[in-house]
Formats: sequence, C-alpha cells, structure tokens
Amino acid sequence: MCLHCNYQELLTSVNLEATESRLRVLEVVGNNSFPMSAGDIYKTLERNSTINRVTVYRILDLLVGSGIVERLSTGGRSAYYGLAPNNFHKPHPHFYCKQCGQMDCLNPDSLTVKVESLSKTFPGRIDKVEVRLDGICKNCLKQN
Amino acid sequence: MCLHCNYQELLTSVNLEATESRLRVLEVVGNNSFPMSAGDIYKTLERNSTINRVTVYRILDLLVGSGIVERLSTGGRSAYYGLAPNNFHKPHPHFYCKQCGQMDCLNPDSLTVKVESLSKTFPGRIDKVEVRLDGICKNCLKQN
DNA sequence: ATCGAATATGCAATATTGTTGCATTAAAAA
DNA sequence: TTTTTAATGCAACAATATTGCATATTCGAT
Repeated sequence: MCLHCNYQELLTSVNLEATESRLRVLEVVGNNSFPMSAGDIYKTLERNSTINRVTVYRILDLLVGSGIVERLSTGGRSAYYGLAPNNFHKPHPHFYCKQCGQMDCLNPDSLTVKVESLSKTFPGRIDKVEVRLDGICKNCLKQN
Repeated sequence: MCLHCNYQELLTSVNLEATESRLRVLEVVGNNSFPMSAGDIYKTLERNSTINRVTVYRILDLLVGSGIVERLSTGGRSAYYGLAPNNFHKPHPHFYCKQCGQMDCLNPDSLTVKVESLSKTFPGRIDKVEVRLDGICKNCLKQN
C-alpha cells in the first residue's frame, strides 16, 4: 500500500489521462504489498466490475513505459508488476517462491549492489538493475 | 566456451547418461560465451542434424535440475540458459538488451551482492540469487 | 451543449513459449 | 538375446502476451 500516492495525480503527473480503467489497475498494483502478475491483477479487477484482459495488459505496458509501475521478472513464466521505485520507495530486491509463485519485497538494505564502477565503463545503456532471490517461501516449506 | 569441461564427464558426474542429444544440447550451451534461449539452442542444433523441440526443452530441464546448467530470467518473455557456476566459473551478473535480446555475462566482481546477513534471518529457503541489468547494448545504441 | 478528432477500451484472432500424454526407439540389465 | 528401463519424437494442449480492428469514450474547438 502506498500511502504517499494519489493515483489520480500520479497518472496526470506523467501525462496520462486518469481514466477509470487506469485508476483501477493502478490501485490494485499500488494497494498490494507485493508484486503480482497481470493475470492476478485482471482477476482481482474482475471481482468488482468488468474489464478486458487486453486492456489490463495495455494499461500495464503504459504504466511501465511511463515509469510509475515496474515490471519484474520472476523465476516463473509471467512478469509481475509493482509500483516503481520513487522518493518514498527505494529500489529493493525481491524473493520469488518457485512453488507458490508468491513474490515478496525485501528490505532495500538487505542486499547491496554496487553498480557505480560498472556503469562508468559499460558500453551500453543501463536502465535498471534487478536483484531477485529464488527459493521456497516459509509457508511452502512448512507444507512439505 | 568452457575449456575446463569435458561434457561427457560432466553428464556422467551427475548420473545422467551421456546420450547424443544431451551432449549436443550441452555443447551448444557450453560452447557459447553468452546464455541463449531454448528456441535459439534448438535452432542451432537443427542446423546440424534433426532434434525435437520438446527434447531440447526436456534436456534443458534435466540439466538445470542436475545443476550443470543455469536457467536465467530475462527482461523478455523467454528464459535463457548457460553453464551453471562452478569452481572454474564464478556466479556473475548479466546484462540483457531489451532491444535485441542479447544477454552478456558481466565480470563476477563488477557487482557485489551481500546476501549473508539476509540469509541468516530470512524465513524461507534461498536457492539462488540473480542479478540482472536491463538496458540497451552498445550495438543497438549505435543503430538508433 | 454539439460536433469532430483523438484516444481508450473491447473483442476475436493470433503469436510465443513451454508442457503433457502417449507411442516409438534406443539403451541397459538380466 | 530377451526383458526392462529410459530417452526421444510427435501431436495436442496450456499459459502468457500481443495485434488488428471495431466500438465507445473523452477532449477540444466552436
């Protein structure tokens, strides 16, 4: 849950119309404490009122493109989405459970990555650093 | 290219029969200096002699399961495969070009991740840490 | 407020990547 | 050599994501 965000403002701040669908998608992404897949976002939205699956994908692309949502790779087949890092929300690593697919956010300081030296000499453009731990979460460990 | 590896031995060392298909897959993975997708591995193999796409997927699963090949997530839709870290081959971060899909291996020391403190307190089981930089590679930068 | 242009959404079809079940072939063990 | 086990091939399927085009909504100008 992002207490600092007014989603309407967040959208207009990146020159996106704050349509109902966009607000709905952004609220689901933002009000969750962990990243989730497009499919889960869609299912969550459909519980309240109808929306097209393709619209969800397109809005997610749009939000990722505008930088307010972050697309995360997983150890599985689908991408997960969460609010992108910002002033109130530092970049942080994630933990992905291979068994249940749950993704958790880890403490920003729990893992440190020093990228400065590399980015000085690397010949390409670096847009993003992703640090992900894969394994089995507490709950799934219990069940086995 | 892994100069230290005899692929036949590598397979038998993990109790896998060194069948021709497995050797072929492992050679493609091992003789490449960068990780590649299952599809690319399949295409590469088919240039020489026939092999089934499903067989490639199954062999890759097997090799990943036995720990001699590593499955890497990308900023794109498909997983990439490379030789798993071992004594001659330290774990290292990767760079993924969002435009052309090329993945490069970075110097093991170019990015440091300190995971010890976290793994002491983390309630789940951590099997793997993946560090990936996403961006645009040198070549693609030139072309635009 | 109304009209026209631009943008957003919905729907159907399709693409990409990966998986499953079962038949066939090859290899290992007896 | 025969029997048993394991590997591969083939076809169908599944999950995830994307595209093209039709429809609906919103915005801006009048």
